[in-house]
Amino acid sequence: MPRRSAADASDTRERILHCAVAIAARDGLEGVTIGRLADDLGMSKAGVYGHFGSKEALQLATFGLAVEQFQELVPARAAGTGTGIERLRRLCAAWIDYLEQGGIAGGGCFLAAAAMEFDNRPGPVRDAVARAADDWLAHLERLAAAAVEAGDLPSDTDPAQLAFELNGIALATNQAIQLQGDTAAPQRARRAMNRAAGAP
Amino acid sequence: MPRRSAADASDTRERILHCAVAIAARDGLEGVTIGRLADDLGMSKAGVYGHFGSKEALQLATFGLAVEQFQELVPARAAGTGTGIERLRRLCAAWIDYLEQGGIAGGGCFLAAAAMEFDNRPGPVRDAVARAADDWLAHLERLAAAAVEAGDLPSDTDPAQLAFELNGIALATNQAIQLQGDTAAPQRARRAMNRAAGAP
DNA sequence: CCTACCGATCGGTAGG
DNA sequence: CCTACCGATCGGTAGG
Repeated sequence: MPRRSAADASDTRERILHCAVAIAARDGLEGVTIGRLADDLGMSKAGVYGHFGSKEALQLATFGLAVEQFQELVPARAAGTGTGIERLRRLCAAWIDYLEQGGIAGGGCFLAAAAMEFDNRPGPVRDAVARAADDWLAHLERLAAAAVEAGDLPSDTDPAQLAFELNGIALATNQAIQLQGDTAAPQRARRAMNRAAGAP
Repeated sequence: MPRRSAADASDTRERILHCAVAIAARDGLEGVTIGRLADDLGMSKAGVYGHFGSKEALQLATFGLAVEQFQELVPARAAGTGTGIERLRRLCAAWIDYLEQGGIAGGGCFLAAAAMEFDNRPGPVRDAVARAADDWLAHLERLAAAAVEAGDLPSDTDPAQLAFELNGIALATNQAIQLQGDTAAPQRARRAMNRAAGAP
């Protein structure tokens, strides 16, 4: 049996990526350097580098893992048997909890940070970030549309407009928590989301 | 008369900072390097560096100029004789126009980007960014409170909550424009702001 | 997965 | 405001 099996290599790759997500959460995807990862993990730079082949591939894999973690922390927690407005409200509650707990590795919302960091840098990373943001807004919009169809929201509700407004509330909440340390932000977010989603 | 007067030096400093704002608008404040500035301006690195004495001082001065430019592009354009809700609405309109035109140097809202970049990096730059964000939210809150006092908004309106929600709409608009190239975002923003600020 | 490199660039300094 | 440096770090490569 070889000392370094394919499974070992895959484990190492996962260890590298978890470390990369933690670094990127605090310092951005550009803060994830090969040397820093090697240092944190007690590996050589070439050992880290070999798992990816380029900085860009490392960034893409790091972003991909962060998106997976977001999906486990927010949509997965709100999944279930609810219908209509109930599902949307549970998703919003999980979303605010995620922000209140500091997002990923205490660095706030990873997707929002990556969007800001790459929105002016054309390339595959920017494309992946834009796709993830599109997917998330589309998911919100589907839940909003289902709530309208179920009769839980006024029939003249624009699902895309509601998704846009909910996203804005989350971005403001993330900024208030991460930059201002504003502990009242989650409660403001709940009020704002309830109002946007047609609370009585 | 000396070839290099104090006024010449001051002009050079301003030239450096305008270039730095343009770089930072696209690539973030960490993207502003002494070498890149020297290259873009046809100067030596030491010539650039000498005007500031540290990277941090350069970042602070760059952020300060960006804040000045924001104030000229948004609050200054909305200043005037309006009262109550009229002043708040003019400010929001100027704000959306600013975002629609790409913010500063096409890079979007500089303050929002700097907030994301530095919210996890303690130090004087983070402090300056947090203060600017606080000041802006306080300004919005004052206009909202004045609109309530003038009887233009319901008396149970929470000015801080409204400022929070308007900020969120702007952040969502900035993301939609910069990341998604969503040309419908400004119109969504106007609808959302009108609804948040109690349009009939 | 390692050692040992490469050229480029970083922030910053010496000395003029 | 310049030339000419400094040590550190960057992404990436050669060769094993």
